[in-house]
Amino acid sequence: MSNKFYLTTTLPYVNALPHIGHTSEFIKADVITRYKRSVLGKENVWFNVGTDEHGLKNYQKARDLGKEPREYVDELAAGWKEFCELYRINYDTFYRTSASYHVKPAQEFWKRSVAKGDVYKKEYKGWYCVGCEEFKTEKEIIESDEKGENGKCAIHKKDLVWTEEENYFFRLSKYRDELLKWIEENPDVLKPAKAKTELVNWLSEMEDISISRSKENLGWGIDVPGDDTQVMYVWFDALTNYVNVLGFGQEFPPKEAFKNEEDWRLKTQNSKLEDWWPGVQIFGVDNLRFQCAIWQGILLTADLPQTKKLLRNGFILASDGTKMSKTVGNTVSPFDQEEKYGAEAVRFYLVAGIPTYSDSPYKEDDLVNIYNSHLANNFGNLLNRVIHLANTKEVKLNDEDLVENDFKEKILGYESRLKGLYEEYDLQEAANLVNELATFGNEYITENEPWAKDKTNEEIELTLNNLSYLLKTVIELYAPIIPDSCERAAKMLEKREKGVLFEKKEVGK
RNA sequence: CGCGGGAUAGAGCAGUGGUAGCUCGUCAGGCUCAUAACCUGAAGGUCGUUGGUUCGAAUCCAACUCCCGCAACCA
Repeated sequence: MSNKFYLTTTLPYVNALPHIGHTSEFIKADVITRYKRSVLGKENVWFNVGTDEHGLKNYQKARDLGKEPREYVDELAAGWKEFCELYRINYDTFYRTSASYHVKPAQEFWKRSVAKGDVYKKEYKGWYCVGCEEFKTEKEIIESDEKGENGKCAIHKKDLVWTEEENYFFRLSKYRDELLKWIEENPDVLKPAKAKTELVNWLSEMEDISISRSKENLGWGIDVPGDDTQVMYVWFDALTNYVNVLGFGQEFPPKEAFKNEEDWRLKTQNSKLEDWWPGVQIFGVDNLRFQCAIWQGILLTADLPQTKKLLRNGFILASDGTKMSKTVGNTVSPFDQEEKYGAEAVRFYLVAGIPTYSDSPYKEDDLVNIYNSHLANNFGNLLNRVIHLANTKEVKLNDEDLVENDFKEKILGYESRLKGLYEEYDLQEAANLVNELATFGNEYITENEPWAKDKTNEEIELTLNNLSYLLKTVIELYAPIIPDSCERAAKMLEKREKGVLFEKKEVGK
């Protein structure tokens, strides 16, 4: 059995800069893969992110800005990479669907689907909305004249375009029963479990989907094999990235998607697609249909196994509990938050302060409170107490042989529970349990009073050694969430250097 | 009767039949090694409403009320 672990985020559509929802998804993905690396080793973990760059919306946005699509998506992709740097998103591959390496494998999916008899041609005539990238039925059109013409899309309130074209369709309905059976037999695949009803509804109603567009209307996409008048519909090409990056439909995984050649070698030598896939996917609430229904059908047409685990991230809501919206103006900018509080505080809040799989409001007050109480007051302060006392009393620290058995067992108990939570991707619970462990450290030091005058040096040394052992565990298990601080904490403990690990934060500063 | 999620302490959430919990916040006491931190304790909830099943309901059933999402930017 493969001990390799693959996780991918959903490729965001690059028509804007990242918002706080992307931030949450990317951070959770990063936390999971950092944890996995600590257990399985760097070479056995593959973390994919990237950008979805085709489609009419990008094409038109570029044109509006007077740019070539290529130029436009290059700029945006660069912005997303900077965003990853800013938030310490330690991805292995950054996959771009407009890159040349994407063409061949995406077309390979198409060919396989054709070979299976899952692709057919159908004529389409109707009013097309660019915003939805969909043809609209009468019901979905508003403000049309007496002839039923020149209406607008009920959703986008934009003029519709009369379009007559022949498109290719994917026989998704063929896989309805198979997918329903799959989700019934593997209820653990989808997290949280409460999302299952919604998915079953989607699957039950699943119909064939259009998977191509006329090149006349849209030149920005991947050519349909054997028909140079059509390009693939953006969703069909984009979804395939999850396995294309691993080497599907080509000789090797694309080197260009890696940070450097060395990483490429490390991840790709001595391993095949089958070692990595099926993997884990994380996605937002609104992507359930695409990731859990359409993509799963595409996998079936290509004879690939279903995704191993589907993690449906909760939505980050505005502080009043409503959905964030640029129009309403209640969005939270990750760039702004980073500037105010720093990447690690935001990371910590999004993981420890917000339920991992439910919708929850984003409140700066809560961010500041949880950062101050869990990190500064509890963990950081304990670290400082221990180092300070050890230095003052001139006793040993970090000597594992001196740790009491009972104490060690207690810590190992925490550690094993914590690993269980990480393995189940229960990130908020994991973060809170590390906090509990740090709290236990503070209780323990209070009880044993290594500062009291009547304590012998042996007693003090024992207490502080137990605590340095506890701190080592705290550092290790917080590391996936707040990597930089933990690296610093480990050094401080090792070198017995006092210092303020976490500066207190204030709202708005 | 479109579909789905939700309503539990000031806030954010756990809790799917057996004495209401967690984190943050608030208040009081203790300690003083430490980042005015830490430790202990307390206050605060008729678990949306009404009815039902049950020895027993936050939990199961029915009806109702309210909020949110399924529509744009968008995970």
